[in-house]
Amino acid sequence: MPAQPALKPLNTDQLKTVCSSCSLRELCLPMGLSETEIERLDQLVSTRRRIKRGENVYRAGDPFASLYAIRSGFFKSNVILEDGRDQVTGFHMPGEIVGMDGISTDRHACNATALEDSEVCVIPFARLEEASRQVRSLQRQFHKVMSREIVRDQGVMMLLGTMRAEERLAAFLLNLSQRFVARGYSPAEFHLRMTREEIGSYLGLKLETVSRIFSKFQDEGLIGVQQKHIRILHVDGLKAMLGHHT
Amino acid sequence: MPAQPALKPLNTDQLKTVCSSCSLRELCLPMGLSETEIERLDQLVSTRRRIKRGENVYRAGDPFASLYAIRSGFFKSNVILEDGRDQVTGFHMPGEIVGMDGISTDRHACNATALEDSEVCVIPFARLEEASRQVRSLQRQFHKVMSREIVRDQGVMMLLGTMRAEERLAAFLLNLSQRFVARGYSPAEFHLRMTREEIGSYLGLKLETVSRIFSKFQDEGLIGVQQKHIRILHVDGLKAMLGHHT
DNA sequence: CGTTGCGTTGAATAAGGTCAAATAGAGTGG
DNA sequence: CCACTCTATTTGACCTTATTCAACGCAACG
Repeated sequence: MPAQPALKPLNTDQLKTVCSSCSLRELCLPMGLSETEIERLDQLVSTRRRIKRGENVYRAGDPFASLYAIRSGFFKSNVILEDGRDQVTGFHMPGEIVGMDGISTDRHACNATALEDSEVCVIPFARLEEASRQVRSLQRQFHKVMSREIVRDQGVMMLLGTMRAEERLAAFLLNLSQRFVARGYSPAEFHLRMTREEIGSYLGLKLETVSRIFSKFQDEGLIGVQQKHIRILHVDGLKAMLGHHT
Repeated sequence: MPAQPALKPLNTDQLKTVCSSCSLRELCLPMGLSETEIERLDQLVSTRRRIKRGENVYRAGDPFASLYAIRSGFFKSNVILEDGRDQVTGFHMPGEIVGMDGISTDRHACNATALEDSEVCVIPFARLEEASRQVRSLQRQFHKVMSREIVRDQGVMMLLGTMRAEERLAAFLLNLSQRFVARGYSPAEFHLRMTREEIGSYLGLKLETVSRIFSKFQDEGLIGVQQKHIRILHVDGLKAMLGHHT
Protein backbone atom coordinates (compact mmCIF):
# COMPACT_ATOMS: atom_id res chain seq x y z
CA MET A 1 0.00 0.00 0.00
CA PRO A 2 1.50 3.35 -0.98
CA ALA A 3 1.71 5.83 1.88
CA GLN A 4 -0.26 8.69 0.45
CA PRO A 5 -3.11 9.38 2.86
CA ALA A 6 -2.93 13.08 2.03
CA LEU A 7 -4.00 12.37 -1.51
CA LYS A 8 -7.04 10.41 -0.50
CA PRO A 9 -9.89 11.61 -2.75
CA LEU A 10 -12.52 13.86 -1.22
CA ASN A 11 -15.56 12.13 -2.60
CA THR A 12 -16.31 10.45 0.75
CA ASP A 13 -18.54 12.20 3.22
CA GLN A 14 -15.64 12.67 5.61
CA LEU A 15 -14.25 16.14 5.10
CA LYS A 16 -11.73 18.21 6.99
CA THR A 17 -13.22 20.87 9.21
CA VAL A 18 -11.57 23.78 10.97
CA CYS A 19 -13.24 25.71 13.74
CA SER A 20 -10.77 28.55 13.47
CA SER A 21 -12.06 29.56 10.08
CA CYS A 22 -15.70 28.65 10.63
CA SER A 23 -18.24 31.41 10.28
CA LEU A 24 -20.28 29.93 13.10
CA ARG A 25 -17.53 30.04 15.68
CA GLU A 26 -19.17 32.81 17.67
CA LEU A 27 -22.32 30.73 18.18
CA CYS A 28 -20.78 27.34 18.66
CA LEU A 29 -18.32 25.60 20.95
CA PRO A 30 -15.40 27.95 20.10
CA MET A 31 -17.34 30.92 21.46
CA GLY A 32 -15.11 33.11 23.56
CA LEU A 33 -11.97 31.04 23.04
CA SER A 34 -8.65 32.53 21.98
CA GLU A 35 -6.95 31.73 18.66
CA THR A 36 -4.62 29.24 20.33
CA GLU A 37 -7.45 27.55 22.17
CA ILE A 38 -9.50 27.21 19.03
CA GLU A 39 -6.54 25.54 17.38
CA ARG A 40 -6.64 22.95 20.14
CA LEU A 41 -10.29 22.39 19.24
CA ASP A 42 -9.36 21.99 15.57
CA GLN A 43 -7.27 19.00 16.52
CA LEU A 44 -10.21 17.07 17.83
CA VAL A 45 -13.02 18.19 15.56
CA SER A 46 -11.53 16.52 12.55
CA THR A 47 -14.37 15.29 10.43
CA ARG A 48 -17.66 16.39 8.98
CA ARG A 49 -20.59 14.23 8.07
CA ARG A 50 -23.24 14.95 5.48
CA ILE A 51 -26.74 13.95 6.47
CA LYS A 52 -29.43 13.78 3.84
CA ARG A 53 -32.93 14.97 4.54
CA GLY A 54 -34.80 12.34 6.51
CA GLU A 55 -31.67 10.60 7.74
CA ASN A 56 -30.46 10.53 11.33
CA VAL A 57 -27.18 11.67 12.85
CA TYR A 58 -27.94 9.16 15.58
CA ARG A 59 -30.91 7.19 16.80
CA ALA A 60 -32.29 6.46 20.24
CA GLY A 61 -30.40 3.50 21.60
CA ASP A 62 -27.26 4.05 19.53
CA PRO A 63 -24.06 3.89 21.54
CA PHE A 64 -22.87 7.36 22.40
CA ALA A 65 -19.45 8.40 21.15
CA SER A 66 -19.60 11.93 19.84
CA LEU A 67 -21.36 15.24 19.98
CA TYR A 68 -22.26 16.96 16.74
CA ALA A 69 -22.06 20.63 15.90
CA ILE A 70 -24.47 21.59 13.17
CA ARG A 71 -22.59 23.22 10.34
CA SER A 72 -25.43 23.65 7.92
CA GLY A 73 -29.02 22.51 7.61
CA PHE A 74 -31.79 21.92 10.09
CA PHE A 75 -32.59 19.12 12.53
CA LYS A 76 -35.26 17.89 14.87
CA SER A 77 -34.69 15.74 17.95
CA ASN A 78 -37.42 13.23 18.34
CA VAL A 79 -38.46 10.02 20.02
CA ILE A 80 -40.58 7.32 18.47
CA LEU A 81 -43.17 6.36 21.08
CA GLU A 82 -44.40 2.79 21.63
CA ASP A 83 -47.56 3.58 19.69
CA GLY A 84 -45.48 4.68 16.71
CA ARG A 85 -46.02 8.40 17.03
CA ASP A 86 -43.08 10.67 16.52
CA GLN A 87 -42.69 13.07 19.44
CA VAL A 88 -40.51 16.08 18.63
CA THR A 89 -38.42 17.44 21.50
CA GLY A 90 -36.49 20.16 19.74
CA PHE A 91 -35.42 21.91 16.56
CA HIS A 92 -31.78 22.69 15.92
CA MET A 93 -29.96 24.99 13.57
CA PRO A 94 -26.38 25.77 12.56
CA GLY A 95 -24.02 26.50 15.43
CA GLU A 96 -26.00 24.39 17.88
CA ILE A 97 -24.68 21.20 19.42
CA VAL A 98 -26.68 17.99 19.56
CA GLY A 99 -26.06 14.64 21.18
CA MET A 100 -25.62 15.62 24.83
CA ASP A 101 -28.53 13.39 25.80
CA GLY A 102 -26.21 10.43 25.21
CA ILE A 103 -23.65 11.25 27.88
CA SER A 104 -25.66 10.07 30.86
CA THR A 105 -26.20 6.45 29.82
CA ASP A 106 -23.65 6.05 27.01
CA ARG A 107 -26.57 5.59 24.66
CA HIS A 108 -28.55 8.21 22.85
CA ALA A 109 -31.98 8.92 24.28
CA CYS A 110 -33.51 10.33 21.10
CA ASN A 111 -33.02 10.59 17.35
CA ALA A 112 -31.52 13.58 15.58
CA THR A 113 -33.17 13.74 12.17
CA ALA A 114 -32.21 16.08 9.35
CA LEU A 115 -35.14 18.14 8.05
CA GLU A 116 -33.08 19.14 5.00
CA ASP A 117 -29.74 18.06 3.58
CA SER A 118 -27.30 19.03 6.29
CA GLU A 119 -23.76 18.82 7.52
CA VAL A 120 -22.43 18.27 11.04
CA CYS A 121 -18.99 18.43 12.61
CA VAL A 122 -18.17 15.31 14.58
CA ILE A 123 -16.79 15.97 18.06
CA PRO A 124 -15.47 12.72 19.56
CA PHE A 125 -16.55 13.01 23.17
CA ALA A 126 -13.57 11.29 24.80
CA ARG A 127 -11.26 13.72 23.04
CA LEU A 128 -13.43 16.68 24.01
CA GLU A 129 -13.22 15.63 27.64
CA GLU A 130 -9.47 15.22 27.31
CA ALA A 131 -9.06 18.64 25.75
CA SER A 132 -11.27 20.26 28.34
CA ARG A 133 -9.06 18.82 31.07
CA GLN A 134 -6.20 20.70 29.48
CA VAL A 135 -7.86 23.92 28.39
CA ARG A 136 -9.78 25.57 31.16
CA SER A 137 -11.72 27.95 28.96
CA LEU A 138 -12.82 25.12 26.72
CA GLN A 139 -14.06 23.23 29.76
CA ARG A 140 -16.00 26.30 30.85
CA GLN A 141 -17.46 26.81 27.43
CA PHE A 142 -18.58 23.21 27.16
CA HIS A 143 -20.24 23.38 30.55
CA LYS A 144 -22.04 26.52 29.45
CA VAL A 145 -23.30 24.79 26.36
CA MET A 146 -24.73 21.95 28.44
CA SER A 147 -26.25 24.35 30.93
CA ARG A 148 -27.80 26.38 28.13
CA GLU A 149 -29.50 23.22 26.97
CA ILE A 150 -30.93 22.68 30.45
CA VAL A 151 -32.22 26.24 30.63
CA ARG A 152 -33.67 25.98 27.14
CA ASP A 153 -35.53 22.78 28.05
CA GLN A 154 -36.94 24.44 31.13
CA GLY A 155 -38.17 27.26 28.96
CA VAL A 156 -40.04 24.75 26.83
CA MET A 157 -41.49 23.14 29.95
CA MET A 158 -42.84 26.51 31.00
CA LEU A 159 -44.25 27.08 27.55
CA LEU A 160 -46.02 23.73 27.64
CA GLY A 161 -47.10 24.10 31.22
CA THR A 162 -48.48 27.62 31.21
CA MET A 163 -49.27 28.89 27.74
CA ARG A 164 -52.40 28.53 25.68
CA ALA A 165 -52.21 27.48 22.03
CA GLU A 166 -51.93 30.98 20.54
CA GLU A 167 -49.22 32.00 22.95
CA ARG A 168 -47.26 28.86 22.17
CA LEU A 169 -47.30 29.55 18.46
CA ALA A 170 -46.38 33.19 18.97
CA ALA A 171 -43.50 32.20 21.26
CA PHE A 172 -42.40 29.60 18.76
CA LEU A 173 -42.29 32.04 15.87
CA LEU A 174 -40.50 34.70 17.89
CA ASN A 175 -37.95 32.16 19.04
CA LEU A 176 -37.25 30.98 15.50
CA SER A 177 -37.00 34.55 14.32
CA GLN A 178 -34.45 35.39 17.01
CA ARG A 179 -32.33 32.39 16.20
CA PHE A 180 -32.36 33.25 12.51
CA VAL A 181 -31.23 36.79 13.24
CA ALA A 182 -28.34 35.49 15.31
CA ARG A 183 -27.25 33.59 12.21
CA GLY A 184 -27.48 36.57 9.92
CA TYR A 185 -30.78 35.75 8.29
CA SER A 186 -33.86 37.92 8.13
CA PRO A 187 -35.84 38.03 11.36
CA ALA A 188 -39.02 38.74 9.48
CA GLU A 189 -39.08 36.22 6.70
CA PHE A 190 -38.12 32.59 6.76
CA HIS A 191 -38.84 29.14 5.56
CA LEU A 192 -40.16 26.56 8.00
CA ARG A 193 -38.33 23.31 7.47
CA MET A 194 -40.79 21.32 9.54
CA THR A 195 -44.38 20.26 8.94
CA ARG A 196 -47.40 21.47 10.89
CA GLU A 197 -47.48 18.10 12.53
CA GLU A 198 -43.90 18.45 13.77
CA ILE A 199 -44.62 21.93 15.09
CA GLY A 200 -47.71 20.60 16.83
CA SER A 201 -45.85 17.69 18.33
CA TYR A 202 -43.20 20.02 19.69
CA LEU A 203 -45.75 22.47 21.10
CA GLY A 204 -48.18 19.91 22.46
CA LEU A 205 -50.88 20.77 19.91
CA LYS A 206 -52.59 18.98 17.05
CA LEU A 207 -51.62 19.88 13.52
CA GLU A 208 -55.11 21.22 12.80
CA THR A 209 -54.77 23.61 15.70
CA VAL A 210 -51.44 24.85 14.42
CA SER A 211 -52.91 25.40 10.99
CA ARG A 212 -55.96 27.21 12.36
CA ILE A 213 -53.89 29.53 14.49
CA PHE A 214 -51.56 30.37 11.63
CA SER A 215 -54.64 31.31 9.64
CA LYS A 216 -55.96 33.36 12.52
CA PHE A 217 -52.67 35.23 12.92
CA GLN A 218 -52.78 35.90 9.22
CA ASP A 219 -56.33 37.24 9.37
CA GLU A 220 -55.25 39.54 12.18
CA GLY A 221 -52.39 40.85 10.09
CA LEU A 222 -49.71 39.56 12.43
CA ILE A 223 -48.03 37.30 9.93
CA GLY A 224 -48.17 36.20 6.33
CA VAL A 225 -48.27 32.47 5.76
CA GLN A 226 -47.99 30.62 2.53
CA GLN A 227 -47.36 26.98 3.20
CA LYS A 228 -43.92 26.85 4.79
CA HIS A 229 -43.03 30.43 3.98
CA ILE A 230 -43.52 32.75 6.96
CA ARG A 231 -43.38 36.51 7.04
CA ILE A 232 -43.64 38.27 10.35
CA LEU A 233 -45.56 41.49 9.78
CA HIS A 234 -46.10 42.74 13.30
CA VAL A 235 -43.53 41.55 15.83
CA ASP A 236 -44.91 43.64 18.64
CA GLY A 237 -48.32 42.14 18.08
CA LEU A 238 -46.86 38.68 18.54
CA LYS A 239 -44.89 39.75 21.59
CA ALA A 240 -48.03 41.21 23.08
CA MET A 241 -49.66 37.80 22.97
CA LEU A 242 -47.17 36.40 25.45
CA GLY A 243 -48.34 36.66 29.01
CA HIS A 244 -51.98 37.12 28.05
CA HIS A 245 -53.14 33.88 29.50
CA THR A 246 -56.84 34.51 28.95
CA MET B 1 -7.73 36.87 68.01
CA PRO B 2 -6.77 33.40 69.25
CA ALA B 3 -6.00 30.92 66.47
CA GLN B 4 -8.48 28.20 67.28
CA PRO B 5 -10.58 27.72 64.19
CA ALA B 6 -10.94 24.01 65.02
CA LEU B 7 -12.85 24.92 68.14
CA LYS B 8 -15.24 27.22 66.37
CA PRO B 9 -18.70 26.45 67.76
CA LEU B 10 -21.08 24.46 65.57
CA ASN B 11 -24.17 26.57 66.07
CA THR B 12 -23.76 28.27 62.71
CA ASP B 13 -25.39 26.78 59.65
CA GLN B 14 -21.99 25.92 58.20
CA LEU B 15 -21.15 22.32 59.03
CA LYS B 16 -18.44 19.96 57.85
CA THR B 17 -19.54 17.43 55.28
CA VAL B 18 -17.80 14.34 53.95
CA CYS B 19 -18.92 12.54 50.83
CA SER B 20 -16.91 9.45 51.70
CA SER B 21 -19.15 8.65 54.63
CA CYS B 22 -22.40 9.94 53.13
CA SER B 23 -25.21 7.46 52.79
CA LEU B 24 -26.29 9.12 49.55
CA ARG B 25 -23.00 8.66 47.78
CA GLU B 26 -24.34 6.06 45.40
CA LEU B 27 -27.00 8.46 44.12
CA CYS B 28 -25.03 11.65 44.09
CA LEU B 29 -21.89 13.08 42.53
CA PRO B 30 -19.56 10.45 44.09
CA MET B 31 -21.37 7.68 42.22
CA GLY B 32 -18.91 5.22 40.76
CA LEU B 33 -15.82 6.96 42.11
CA SER B 34 -13.06 5.14 43.99
CA GLU B 35 -12.22 5.83 47.64
CA THR B 36 -9.29 8.01 46.68
CA GLU B 37 -11.31 9.96 44.18
CA ILE B 38 -14.08 10.57 46.68
CA GLU B 39 -11.52 11.96 49.06
CA ARG B 40 -10.60 14.50 46.41
CA LEU B 41 -14.27 15.44 46.33
CA ASP B 42 -14.31 15.81 50.12
CA GLN B 43 -11.72 18.55 49.78
CA LEU B 44 -14.00 20.76 47.81
CA VAL B 45 -17.41 19.98 49.23
CA SER B 46 -16.62 21.54 52.52
CA THR B 47 -19.77 23.11 53.84
CA ARG B 48 -23.42 22.39 54.37
CA ARG B 49 -26.24 24.86 54.50
CA ARG B 50 -29.54 24.46 56.30
CA ILE B 51 -32.53 25.80 54.44
CA LYS B 52 -35.78 26.30 56.28
CA ARG B 53 -39.09 25.48 54.68
CA GLY B 54 -40.09 28.24 52.29
CA GLU B 55 -36.57 29.62 51.98
CA ASN B 56 -34.48 29.51 48.84
CA VAL B 57 -31.05 28.01 48.22
CA TYR B 58 -30.79 30.53 45.42
CA ARG B 59 -33.12 32.78 43.49
CA ALA B 60 -33.46 33.59 39.82
CA GLY B 61 -30.97 36.32 39.03
CA ASP B 62 -28.57 35.48 41.86
CA PRO B 63 -24.95 35.28 40.76
CA PHE B 64 -23.95 31.68 40.20
CA ALA B 65 -21.10 30.31 42.26
CA SER B 66 -21.97 26.83 43.46
CA LEU B 67 -23.96 23.72 42.82
CA TYR B 68 -25.87 22.16 45.67
CA ALA B 69 -26.28 18.50 46.50
CA ILE B 70 -29.42 17.85 48.48
CA ARG B 71 -28.54 16.07 51.68
CA SER B 72 -31.94 15.99 53.29
CA GLY B 73 -35.33 17.52 52.67
CA PHE B 74 -37.27 18.36 49.57
CA PHE B 75 -37.13 21.18 47.02
CA LYS B 76 -38.95 22.65 44.08
CA SER B 77 -37.36 24.66 41.28
CA ASN B 78 -39.61 27.45 40.22
CA VAL B 79 -39.83 30.72 38.38
CA ILE B 80 -41.99 33.65 39.34
CA LEU B 81 -43.69 34.84 36.17
CA GLU B 82 -44.34 38.50 35.37
CA ASP B 83 -47.97 38.10 36.40
CA GLY B 84 -46.90 36.82 39.81
CA ARG B 85 -47.71 33.16 39.29
CA ASP B 86 -45.26 30.60 40.53
CA GLN B 87 -44.37 28.14 37.78
CA VAL B 88 -42.81 24.92 39.12
CA THR B 89 -40.20 23.31 36.87
CA GLY B 90 -39.08 20.42 39.03
CA PHE B 91 -39.09 18.63 42.37
CA HIS B 92 -35.84 17.50 43.93
CA MET B 93 -34.94 15.04 46.65
CA PRO B 94 -31.85 13.91 48.53
CA GLY B 95 -28.91 12.88 46.36
CA GLU B 96 -29.95 15.15 43.51
CA ILE B 97 -27.94 18.15 42.41
CA VAL B 98 -29.47 21.55 41.80
CA GLY B 99 -28.11 24.79 40.44
CA MET B 100 -26.82 23.72 37.02
CA ASP B 101 -29.13 26.22 35.37
CA GLY B 102 -26.75 28.93 36.57
CA ILE B 103 -23.66 27.81 34.65
CA SER B 104 -24.70 29.15 31.28
CA THR B 105 -25.11 32.81 32.18
CA ASP B 106 -23.35 32.99 35.55
CA ARG B 107 -26.72 33.79 37.07
CA HIS B 108 -29.38 31.42 38.27
CA ALA B 109 -32.35 31.05 35.98
CA CYS B 110 -34.81 29.87 38.63
CA ASN B 111 -35.36 29.61 42.37
CA ALA B 112 -34.69 26.51 44.42
CA THR B 113 -37.20 26.59 47.27
CA ALA B 114 -37.27 24.21 50.23
CA LEU B 115 -40.64 22.49 50.70
CA GLU B 116 -39.56 21.34 54.15
CA ASP B 117 -36.61 22.06 56.41
CA SER B 118 -33.65 20.80 54.41
CA GLU B 119 -29.92 20.62 54.17
CA VAL B 120 -27.67 20.98 51.11
CA CYS B 121 -23.96 20.41 50.50
CA VAL B 122 -22.33 23.40 48.86
CA ILE B 123 -20.15 22.54 45.85
CA PRO B 124 -18.17 25.61 44.79
CA PHE B 125 -18.26 25.39 41.03
CA ALA B 126 -14.81 26.75 40.25
CA ARG B 127 -13.32 24.12 42.52
CA LEU B 128 -15.44 21.39 40.98
CA GLU B 129 -14.18 22.36 37.55
CA GLU B 130 -10.64 22.38 38.85
CA ALA B 131 -11.01 18.95 40.42
CA SER B 132 -12.61 17.54 37.32
CA ARG B 133 -9.64 18.71 35.28
CA GLN B 134 -7.52 16.54 37.53
CA VAL B 135 -9.74 13.54 38.11
CA ARG B 136 -11.01 12.06 34.90
CA SER B 137 -13.71 9.93 36.51
CA LEU B 138 -15.06 12.90 38.42
CA GLN B 139 -15.24 14.86 35.19
CA ARG B 140 -17.13 12.02 33.57
CA GLN B 141 -19.50 11.69 36.48
CA PHE B 142 -20.25 15.39 36.50
CA HIS B 143 -20.98 15.35 32.81
CA LYS B 144 -23.32 12.42 33.34
CA VAL B 145 -25.17 14.32 36.03
CA MET B 146 -25.70 17.27 33.69
CA SER B 147 -26.74 15.01 30.86
CA ARG B 148 -29.19 13.19 33.11
CA GLU B 149 -30.80 16.53 33.85
CA ILE B 150 -31.18 17.17 30.11
CA VAL B 151 -32.75 13.76 29.56
CA ARG B 152 -35.04 14.21 32.55
CA ASP B 153 -36.26 17.58 31.26
CA GLN B 154 -36.97 16.04 27.89
CA GLY B 155 -39.02 13.39 29.62
CA VAL B 156 -41.11 16.10 31.21
CA MET B 157 -41.50 17.83 27.87
CA MET B 158 -42.89 14.61 26.46
CA LEU B 159 -45.21 14.23 29.39
CA LEU B 160 -46.53 17.76 28.91
CA GLY B 161 -46.67 17.45 25.15
CA THR B 162 -48.36 14.09 24.77
CA MET B 163 -50.19 12.96 27.89
CA ARG B 164 -53.70 13.67 29.07
CA ALA B 165 -54.35 14.76 32.63
CA GLU B 166 -54.83 11.27 34.11
CA GLU B 167 -51.71 9.93 32.48
CA ARG B 168 -49.71 12.86 33.78
CA LEU B 169 -50.80 12.25 37.34
CA ALA B 170 -50.15 8.53 37.05
CA ALA B 171 -46.70 9.15 35.61
CA PHE B 172 -46.02 11.68 38.34
CA LEU B 173 -46.94 9.30 41.14
CA LEU B 174 -44.96 6.43 39.63
CA ASN B 175 -41.95 8.67 39.20
CA LEU B 176 -42.08 9.85 42.81
CA SER B 177 -42.51 6.28 43.97
CA GLN B 178 -39.45 5.13 42.03
CA ARG B 179 -37.31 7.90 43.39
CA PHE B 180 -38.40 7.13 46.95
CA VAL B 181 -37.49 3.46 46.51
CA ALA B 182 -34.03 4.40 45.26
CA ARG B 183 -33.59 6.23 48.56
CA GLY B 184 -34.72 3.34 50.69
CA TYR B 185 -38.23 4.53 51.41
CA SER B 186 -41.45 2.69 50.73
CA PRO B 187 -42.53 2.75 47.09
CA ALA B 188 -46.14 2.40 48.10
CA GLU B 189 -46.67 4.96 50.76
CA PHE B 190 -45.34 8.47 51.00
CA HIS B 191 -46.00 12.01 51.98
CA LEU B 192 -46.34 14.68 49.32
CA ARG B 193 -44.39 17.72 50.37
CA MET B 194 -46.01 19.90 47.73
CA THR B 195 -49.51 21.34 47.40
CA ARG B 196 -52.04 20.42 44.72
CA GLU B 197 -51.33 23.76 43.14
CA GLU B 198 -47.61 23.01 42.88
CA ILE B 199 -48.30 19.61 41.38
CA GLY B 200 -50.67 21.21 38.90
CA SER B 201 -48.18 23.88 37.99
CA TYR B 202 -45.52 21.26 37.35
CA LEU B 203 -47.86 19.07 35.27
CA GLY B 204 -49.57 21.85 33.36
CA LEU B 205 -52.92 21.34 35.10
CA LYS B 206 -55.13 23.34 37.41
CA LEU B 207 -55.22 22.42 41.07
CA GLU B 208 -58.88 21.43 40.82
CA THR B 209 -58.04 18.98 38.07
CA VAL B 210 -55.32 17.43 40.19
CA SER B 211 -57.68 17.10 43.10
CA ARG B 212 -60.44 15.59 40.98
CA ILE B 213 -58.13 13.02 39.44
CA PHE B 214 -56.74 12.00 42.82
CA SER B 215 -60.32 11.42 43.92
CA LYS B 216 -61.05 9.47 40.77
CA PHE B 217 -57.97 7.27 41.23
CA GLN B 218 -59.12 6.67 44.76
CA ASP B 219 -62.64 5.71 43.68
CA GLU B 220 -61.10 3.27 41.23
CA GLY B 221 -59.05 1.69 43.99
CA LEU B 222 -55.73 2.67 42.43
CA ILE B 223 -54.52 4.78 45.30
CA GLY B 224 -55.49 5.95 48.74
CA VAL B 225 -55.32 9.68 49.34
CA GLN B 226 -55.71 11.52 52.56
CA GLN B 227 -54.56 15.07 52.16
CA LYS B 228 -50.85 14.83 51.47
CA HIS B 229 -50.57 11.18 52.43
CA ILE B 230 -50.50 8.89 49.40
CA ARG B 231 -50.74 5.12 49.35
CA ILE B 232 -50.32 3.34 46.03
CA LEU B 233 -52.64 0.34 46.06
CA HIS B 234 -52.38 -0.89 42.52
CA VAL B 235 -49.12 -0.02 40.75
CA ASP B 236 -49.95 -2.00 37.64
CA GLY B 237 -53.21 -0.16 37.33
CA LEU B 238 -51.32 3.13 37.29
CA LYS B 239 -48.76 1.81 34.85
CA ALA B 240 -51.54 0.64 32.58
CA MET B 241 -52.75 4.22 32.32
CA LEU B 242 -49.58 5.30 30.57
CA GLY B 243 -49.78 5.10 26.84
CA HIS B 244 -53.56 5.05 26.76
CA HIS B 245 -53.96 8.35 25.09
CA THR B 246 -57.71 8.09 24.64
C1' DC C 1 -62.86 30.00 68.30
C1' DG C 2 -62.33 32.69 64.42
C1' DT C 3 -58.95 32.98 60.76
C1' DT C 4 -56.35 31.31 57.05
C1' DG C 5 -54.63 28.25 53.71
C1' DC C 6 -55.49 23.99 51.43
C1' DG C 7 -58.41 20.64 49.43
C1' DT C 8 -62.77 18.81 47.49
C1' DT C 9 -66.78 18.99 44.65
C1' DG C 10 -70.42 20.66 41.31
C1' DA C 11 -72.14 23.20 37.22
C1' DA C 12 -71.30 25.94 33.31
C1' DT C 13 -68.06 27.15 29.69
C1' DA C 14 -64.35 27.46 26.52
C1' DA C 15 -60.34 25.61 24.40
C1' DG C 16 -58.62 22.18 21.73
C1' DG C 17 -59.19 17.69 19.83
C1' DT C 18 -61.48 14.47 16.57
C1' DC C 19 -63.42 13.29 12.31
C1' DA C 20 -64.18 14.30 7.66
C1' DA C 21 -63.83 16.50 3.26
C1' DA C 22 -61.69 19.62 0.01
C1' DT C 23 -57.51 21.73 -1.84
C1' DA C 24 -52.82 22.64 -2.93
C1' DG C 25 -48.14 21.50 -3.99
C1' DA C 26 -44.12 18.64 -4.81
C1' DG C 27 -42.26 14.92 -6.88
C1' DT C 28 -42.47 10.98 -10.32
C1' DG C 29 -42.75 8.41 -14.36
C1' DG C 30 -44.32 8.35 -18.95
C1' DC D 1 -44.27 18.80 -20.36
C1' DC D 2 -48.27 16.57 -18.49
C1' DA D 3 -50.98 13.49 -15.83
C1' DC D 4 -50.87 11.18 -11.65
C1' DT D 5 -49.91 10.22 -6.88
C1' DC D 6 -48.84 11.23 -2.46
C1' DT D 7 -48.42 14.12 1.23
C1' DA D 8 -49.20 18.38 3.55
C1' DT D 9 -52.45 21.80 4.58
C1' DT D 10 -56.74 24.12 5.28
C1' DT D 11 -61.36 24.42 6.92
C1' DG D 12 -65.89 23.05 8.92
C1' DA D 13 -68.92 20.59 12.27
C1' DC D 14 -69.10 18.35 16.34
C1' DC D 15 -67.40 16.47 20.73
C1' DT D 16 -64.37 15.80 24.82
C1' DT D 17 -61.54 17.48 28.17
C1' DA D 18 -59.97 20.42 31.28
C1' DT D 19 -60.73 25.17 33.02
C1' DT D 20 -63.40 28.53 35.34
C1' DC D 21 -66.24 30.07 38.90
C1' DA D 22 -68.24 29.21 43.11
C1' DA D 23 -69.37 27.03 47.38
C1' DC D 24 -68.09 24.33 51.11
C1' DG D 25 -65.22 21.30 54.35
C1' DC D 26 -61.23 20.47 56.98
C1' DA D 27 -57.13 21.06 59.69
C1' DA D 28 -53.62 23.90 61.78
C1' DC D 29 -52.70 27.84 64.51
C1' DG D 30 -52.65 32.05 67.03
